[in-house]
Amino acid sequence: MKANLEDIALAAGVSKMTVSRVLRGGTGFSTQTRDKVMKFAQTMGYVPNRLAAAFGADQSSTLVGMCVPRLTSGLFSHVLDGVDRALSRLGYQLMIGANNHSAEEEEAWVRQVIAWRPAGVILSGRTHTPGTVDLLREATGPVVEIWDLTTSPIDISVGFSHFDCGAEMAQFLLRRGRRRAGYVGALARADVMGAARLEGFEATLARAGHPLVACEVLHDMPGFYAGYYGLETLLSRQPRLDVVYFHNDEMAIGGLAYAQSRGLRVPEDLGIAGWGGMEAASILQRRLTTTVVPTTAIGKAAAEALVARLKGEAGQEVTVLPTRLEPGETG
Amino acid sequence: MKANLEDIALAAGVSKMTVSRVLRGGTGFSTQTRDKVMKFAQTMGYVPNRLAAAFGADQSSTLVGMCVPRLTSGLFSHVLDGVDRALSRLGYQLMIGANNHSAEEEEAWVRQVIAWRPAGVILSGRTHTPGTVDLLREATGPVVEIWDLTTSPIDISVGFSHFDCGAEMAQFLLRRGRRRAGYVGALARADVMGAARLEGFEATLARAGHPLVACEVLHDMPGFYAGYYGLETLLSRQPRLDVVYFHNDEMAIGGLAYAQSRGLRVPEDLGIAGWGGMEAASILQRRLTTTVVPTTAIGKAAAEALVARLKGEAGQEVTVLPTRLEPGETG
DNA sequence: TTTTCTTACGTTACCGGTAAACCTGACGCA
DNA sequence: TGCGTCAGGTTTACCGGTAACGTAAGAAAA
Repeated sequence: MKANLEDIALAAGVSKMTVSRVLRGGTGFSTQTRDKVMKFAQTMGYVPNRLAAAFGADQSSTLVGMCVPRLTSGLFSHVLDGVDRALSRLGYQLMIGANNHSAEEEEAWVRQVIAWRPAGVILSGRTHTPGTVDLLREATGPVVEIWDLTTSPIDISVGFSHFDCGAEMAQFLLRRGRRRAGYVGALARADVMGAARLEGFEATLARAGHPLVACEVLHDMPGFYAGYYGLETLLSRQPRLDVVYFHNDEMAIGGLAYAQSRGLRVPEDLGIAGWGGMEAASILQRRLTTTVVPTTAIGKAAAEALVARLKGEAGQEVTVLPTRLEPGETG
Repeated sequence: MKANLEDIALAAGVSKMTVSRVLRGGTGFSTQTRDKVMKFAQTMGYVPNRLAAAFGADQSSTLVGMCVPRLTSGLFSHVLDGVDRALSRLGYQLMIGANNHSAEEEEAWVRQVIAWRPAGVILSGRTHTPGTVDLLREATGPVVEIWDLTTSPIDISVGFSHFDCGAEMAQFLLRRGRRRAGYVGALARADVMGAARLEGFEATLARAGHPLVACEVLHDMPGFYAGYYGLETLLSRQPRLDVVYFHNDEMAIGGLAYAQSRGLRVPEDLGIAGWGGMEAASILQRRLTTTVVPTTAIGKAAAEALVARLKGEAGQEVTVLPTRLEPGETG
């Protein structure tokens, strides 16, 4: 029903192979032949079959798989966007999946996706099941781990250090005179990267002699409500805090709302710091103190590193992209 | 290097076909044979080649293509999430793309994606180039158009009416006593659906005898800043407004920030209404007056309609999902 | 006893491209 | 004249599955 190479070859009076070469812009045919083939391909509405091409030429396809923790994350949607823009410009197609912060779901996704023999795979985070690692090592294509830096990546790593984000924020808050800090997190057990920020935060505070006073890590999804109720819980347990560091900006904004509802002045009575650099955070009455993460840049760099590796160019194993602490007015 | 059906067949002393049947859970083999094959498949680390399967069995693959206007849209990321959850549960893989609100980019994407012979395609919106429609009509799989209802869909349509959203908001604001309404939009020329909301809004106001007083449609991306500066421009041109309807919630929040920076009381001096139902909007000091859109539900319904069609079940051509006007405290 | 049915496989052909090897005639050149 | 060379092709053999069909052996039915 749909025209294939052979149909065009028949119509143009040449062989399949010649049509294939013409359509891929190769060499070894005359201008007349090219024009004739092109004309028939056009009029017959030829649509190449990449399934056949990728399968036949055994070299892997132009498919790239990417797995993110959640598709609804504002930050990751920018990463996705960066990846997609870079890849589609180069003729690659993106297959996505979400693992809901679960290494097991990630393994299941990897198993599905490598069955399509993708040219490469992009994963988020550095914690994977042994099965995932095995699967990816046997798959021939490049593997890029983004978001969190890995000391020993499976293959390529693009991101930044969550530990350092937490440490830097702690230093900043200490410089601003904060001495009794709390933390409100989410996704207990599931989110390794949030935990790394907390570790960096806590370690730095402790070294400075002003250890973390209270910590509340919810099992919820990290959203506005979790921030709101998380701060409520934290303050009910330990009212004497002068600053609270949140898992991310959404939660920090939730916390801000709670503080205001309680009549607390921010930042005078209570400092609030977030993480991530959501767009919304910068338009609040008082700009949120936060760490801005290079989301789109990470996506772009990951895609480019992947393609560079595919083309045989030797790229860096680990690419560090800088985060930026945005002082804001709430910390 | 990687084990295939034949390797397993050789190892287990049966034919390729038997291995294929066992692994796909078919019939026509003994328990002993099954166990033996399964054992070898396991130990040899067999990963099926879906490329070959989809190609060989000419029936289309388990790939589903989906194109959204922007990957960074908060609303669409929920739609994507709904689609992905529904599809991955049923064993389908999602290929995504973004068209940047351009029908031409959409056509280019469709051309790329149908080369993979996907089982089906999901598009956002109802405006497509003739080329897109031709390509999709020739492709055999189901085509689902989401987000905006189409009177005559290419195939299946899941969404709601943007015109009605605008009309309903106009009615609501009129009931609240608003008489001099303005509008701030974005993506002039590119966004048909925002334009439909404006039409519904404008038509309803006009019929009630209180026509739209001022309208500012920026060429920017619809974000916080566009809302902020859009309202500034609108008010500089026409200060005597008692309510402003925004393209979406992000812009409305930007507008809210501008109004507050100007010392305007909301809603007393100026009403603000948005559209979309972003999570962030519900945690503001005053809940935003907006229309909540069933994002995840649309994604889920689209995926299910697509799969139902693939399985030959006769589904509805057009599925309407209800939006909900959230009165809030700013309108 | 013969026929038919069923189970449990094996064989064959094919999907639509691509790489690699192989042709062929024209032309240049020693 | 003979040879190499090159443009401009063609032929062949796959890639790894799956559908469709074939078949041998034993069980059940006539």
